[in-house]
Amino acid sequence: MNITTWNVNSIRRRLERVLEWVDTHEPDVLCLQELKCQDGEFPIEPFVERGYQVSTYGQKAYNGVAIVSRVPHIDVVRDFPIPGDGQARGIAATLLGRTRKVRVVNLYVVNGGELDSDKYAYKLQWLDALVDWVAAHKSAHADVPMVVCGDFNIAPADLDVYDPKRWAGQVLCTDAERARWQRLLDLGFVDSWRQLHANERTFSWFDYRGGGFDRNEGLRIDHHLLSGMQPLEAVIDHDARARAESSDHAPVTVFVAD
DNA sequence: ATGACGCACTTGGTGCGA
Repeated sequence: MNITTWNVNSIRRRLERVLEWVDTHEPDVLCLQELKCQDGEFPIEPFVERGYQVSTYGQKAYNGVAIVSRVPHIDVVRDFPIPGDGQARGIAATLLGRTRKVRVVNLYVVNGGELDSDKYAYKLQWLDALVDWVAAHKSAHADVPMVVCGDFNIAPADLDVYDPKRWAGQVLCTDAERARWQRLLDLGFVDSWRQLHANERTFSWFDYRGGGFDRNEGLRIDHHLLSGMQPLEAVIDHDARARAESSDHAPVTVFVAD
């Protein structure tokens, strides 16, 4: 089974790009972030025509997450880890694989704005709530392997940053964010891509501005955390990021045993 | 320090992203 996470930066604006990627790669599971639309505006039909089941959790203009899968999924949960905050950033479901189930948690972590902003304070609060929520969710689904994936808006280490000196102490790279990332790992998860590519400096996000992609100036902030199963392979698809009218994030895929 | 690029939206400048 393969599971892709992709911040698409508006599903309506990106629909053609996403569909051509689906037709080429035929993913089993697609976890999307930054839908930037309400549930009724998500273009479900082209995915259903291709044999996919779609569960969305959207809101107007901002945020929004979805699970799209050709393996059936059940037991969908939305609105976590801070219920009622009006920000659609979390959706989870159980994938019914060929020989086993997998619980998938799809996240769009708070960006955080500037260091001295309310947004950054909320990001840390949100991450604290996430650690507690994942711990409880893992206990509640203890019989099933779990993947927590999405746009974490955290570069876990300097190896995930094109210019660590420039980014030192900046939002996405602060010690406080990285400590919360570590607390997630300490719940019993491994960073799939890093486990398979121990010393590789490769990025999943490249700024639209300043020709970031062409300069290979980016960050690795889109991740799959695995518990109870091993990653067989992990791929960051830079070809998708290189396309005209692409998202600023590349799709990231992890392969696990069916 | 600023802007650069792209997106949504009470569509024209503003907020937001990372």
